[in-house]
Amino acid sequence: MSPTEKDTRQQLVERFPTLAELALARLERLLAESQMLKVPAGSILFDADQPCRGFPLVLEGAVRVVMSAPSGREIMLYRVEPGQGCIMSGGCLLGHADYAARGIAEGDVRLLSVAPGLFHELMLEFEPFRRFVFGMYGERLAEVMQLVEEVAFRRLDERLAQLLIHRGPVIEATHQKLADELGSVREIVSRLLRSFESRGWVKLERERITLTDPKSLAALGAPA
Amino acid sequence: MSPTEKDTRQQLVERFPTLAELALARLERLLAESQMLKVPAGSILFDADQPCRGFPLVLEGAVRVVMSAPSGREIMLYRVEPGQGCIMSGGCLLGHADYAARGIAEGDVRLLSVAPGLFHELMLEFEPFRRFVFGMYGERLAEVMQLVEEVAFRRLDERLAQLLIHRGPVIEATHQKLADELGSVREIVSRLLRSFESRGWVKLERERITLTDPKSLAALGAPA
DNA sequence: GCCCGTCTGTGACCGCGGTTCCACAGGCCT
DNA sequence: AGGCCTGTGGAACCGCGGTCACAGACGGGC
Repeated sequence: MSPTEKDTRQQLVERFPTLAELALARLERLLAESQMLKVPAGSILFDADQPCRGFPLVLEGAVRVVMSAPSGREIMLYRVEPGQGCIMSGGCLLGHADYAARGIAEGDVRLLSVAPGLFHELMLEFEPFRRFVFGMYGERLAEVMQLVEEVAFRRLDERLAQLLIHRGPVIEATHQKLADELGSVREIVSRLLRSFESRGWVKLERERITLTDPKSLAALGAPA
Repeated sequence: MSPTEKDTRQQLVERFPTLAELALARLERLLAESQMLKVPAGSILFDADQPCRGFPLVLEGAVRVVMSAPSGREIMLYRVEPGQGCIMSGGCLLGHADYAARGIAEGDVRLLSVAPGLFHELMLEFEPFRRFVFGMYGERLAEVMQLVEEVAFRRLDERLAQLLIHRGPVIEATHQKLADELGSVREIVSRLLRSFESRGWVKLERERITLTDPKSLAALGAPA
């Protein structure tokens, strides 16, 4: 057993405690029949109207799942973090449907792509894995439903404030990236950020936003 | 066995072919431990921040699942038709979370509310039922994701045209109801409908919209 | 140093969709 | 008849968000 193999196994079980309960023999098969992929930042992992070729378990990095309009504008549906699986892939595998969105590597991503056959087998026979996948489904559905409400009813400055708060005290990203998360355009985000800055809520630098008054931002982001 | 009981069983198996495979003993328990509910049109079946008390299988009528804003405006996430189950309830039961939306009876609704314990049991032990629930999850997630894109990127006239086409050649509904599906307000829907009428695409009467030029509507609703 | 691509600031403009308010027609009730 | 309630028509107004165009600013490569 090579050191990297051992690391992979360890990392997998750490990130996905569910798999710790898996019988050793099957864990071996999981590792043998699945592909460990390393993809550089910005890669497109899957795209709309493509069939699904495996169920990805993210170990490092993250995957932005995004819908894009013909105009080129896009909006982020959710983000798959380490320790999570991409639920769209699950749906595609189970329903034999194609993807309806795009998955983009955010940062360098390491993931284990579980082959469709093995995925089905695990779903059939390994209850903890089912729970895991089901749980993900519930979370995602709730997230996306929440997103519908926000897009439909909340103003962009509120949603931007919320995003900034959520991303922590210092955000390293271009205005364009933020716009892509919100489903808006660069100019509007820039304009709003400027207005936040003029109110002393944030400090703006190139590719960096520092929150200086999180409370006011939060108040705007989550109004009574 | 009373005639109504027999009818119920028959109807249940017709609507949910999945359950036909269920062992007889368990079908008995399903009927015994679940509640057959009849609710009048407009009733609120569940609401946001409530715990879930059962997994509903819709036999007749339909359930509109809706998110509403503080302003009173609302938007429909999806509709649960006969032969379907409400997936939000599934998520709530499995994740022990509260509802995030509201369910409204559209037309008089007859549904079988499966008790949480039995629901869990079926999920654990009855594979066809699992497939059924999983399938619903996949569909709903795809629908709601599609909705996000539409709300974020498409104009209201396009979405209204699409809705009219989808609802068939004659729609019996108030403008307010249509607005509630789209996440808009009555005045805007009226305005758009009037513009459709002036173009000869629809005929407007009280609580009734007749499509006179579906092709043009469809072209607006699904632009290249 | 230089250039060039990326990121950001900014102003003018504009249209969709939302808000507000009122009028009026059709049922349905007493 | 009168009253009321719901559903719809219509107009004035307005602000958010999007589009377009362009000018700096910064940084990386040469």
